[in-house]
Amino acid sequence: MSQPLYQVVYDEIIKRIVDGRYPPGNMLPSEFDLGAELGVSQGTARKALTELEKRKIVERRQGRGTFVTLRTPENSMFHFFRLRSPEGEQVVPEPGTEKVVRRQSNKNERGALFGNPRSVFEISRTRNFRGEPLSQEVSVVPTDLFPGLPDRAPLPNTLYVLFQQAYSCVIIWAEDSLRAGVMGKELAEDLGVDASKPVLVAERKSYDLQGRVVELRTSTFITDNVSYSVRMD
Amino acid sequence: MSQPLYQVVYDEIIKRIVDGRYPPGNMLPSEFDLGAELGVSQGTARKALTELEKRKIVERRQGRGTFVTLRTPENSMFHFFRLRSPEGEQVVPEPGTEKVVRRQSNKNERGALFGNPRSVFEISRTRNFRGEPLSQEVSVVPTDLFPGLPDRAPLPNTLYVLFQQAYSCVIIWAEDSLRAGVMGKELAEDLGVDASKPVLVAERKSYDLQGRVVELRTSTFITDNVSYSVRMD
DNA sequence: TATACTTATTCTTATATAAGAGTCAATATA
DNA sequence: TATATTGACTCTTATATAAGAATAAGTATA
Repeated sequence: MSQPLYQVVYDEIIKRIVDGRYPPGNMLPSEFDLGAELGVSQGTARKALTELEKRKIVERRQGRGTFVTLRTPENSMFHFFRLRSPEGEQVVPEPGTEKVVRRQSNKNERGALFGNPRSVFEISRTRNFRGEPLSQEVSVVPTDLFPGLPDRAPLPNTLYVLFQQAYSCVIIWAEDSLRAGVMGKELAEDLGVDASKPVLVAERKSYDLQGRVVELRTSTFITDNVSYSVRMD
Repeated sequence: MSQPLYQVVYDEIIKRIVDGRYPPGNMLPSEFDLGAELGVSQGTARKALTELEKRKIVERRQGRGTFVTLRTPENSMFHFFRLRSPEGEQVVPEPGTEKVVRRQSNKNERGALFGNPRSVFEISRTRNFRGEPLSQEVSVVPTDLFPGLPDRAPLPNTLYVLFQQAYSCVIIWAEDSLRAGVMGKELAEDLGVDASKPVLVAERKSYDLQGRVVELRTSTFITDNVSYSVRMD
């Protein structure tokens, strides 16, 4: 056997989520039905679902069913926004300014993003926390994947919810590269703080269900009142 | 049923690792033997082992066996030291200075560390990367848990290996809180760099197999040539 | 309205078979 | 004779299936 049966089932379910047969938030067929349909036992279908659950692609509830994970503002925040207050609570930022422009990609962006796009949208946003300036975030995405994005302004607080609901693009994982830096003059004016302020800079690559890099994001955080929390296990 | 059978098996194996019956690096009994001994099927023993593997408490290799995870310099680095070079490679730092002192704990340390210790060891170390100063790390641990620690200088590059091998204390997870800051005068002299340099400050709590907080660590990184990498999935 | 019943789901456990990996002796080869 | 090479054997974990238990929600009933 070249490939385990449950792996075949896993791939088939992914395919069905991607092509819209199992839309986000909807219930999948039961383990028995899925097994019957694909000609495997309930246990094998179950094993595939366990793998999907591990990657947070589906959610299961005993007695209820298995559901395609729906990106909500809550779980998107919890999963991809790692700032915590000094008391250890999840930080829920308040929206600040927002600007969306279409422009040509630079060489770096073209090389990193899926499809090597020449044209990208740049989404720049500032956020506040407890009335103080907190961060600037600049997201770059291919225009191909997100047609009409600028028309949707003002954008929701969590982009990934929009990506999933309006564009069937499901972000399942991301990688941040963190560095210390100084605010810089331009950004300091935007946020109304001192230009020499030390800041935490996070460069992110976001990957969707099909393994495509669909977003590059550079976030600049003022960590006076928050910290970026990382759990290693 | 109050508790699944596999959970009972899980707890029993943890107990045996903690009390030394299954020492780090050693092979566990096979799934069949484990099941037979505890009066469950191979599959149930297997389910428990799967959970242990998920938390990196054991490692399994088909055809070989299941082994209690041994903290090696390699996997300790890989798992708990998240600096990457610009090319994306794991950073292996070179050791710099080292100092271990015994002192009274402060209120914060006493409250956070296991056993509310009055006496702690403070381990201060600097590290370099490609000949340039990279970081300072200050670890604070209860003297109770690590008797004779200062006599073991020079300490190995990775503390967690020592903790496991010499003190049977297995770190299985840790949490970092990251902030941007400035180097400061004292540390700048230590590392021989400019005092106004922006730095990445990581405050860590380390947890062992029994859920105890056994170490508080404050790391100060110069991120000119490295970045702190975080994967969210 | 409260309670029992029904139905549909995932969860737990058990068993059988497949596949990976080392050991060791028999065999071929220089 | 010394040294590879092969192959059988036995250990291990991995995969697949099936049956019953637990859970949740709706439905009938007193």
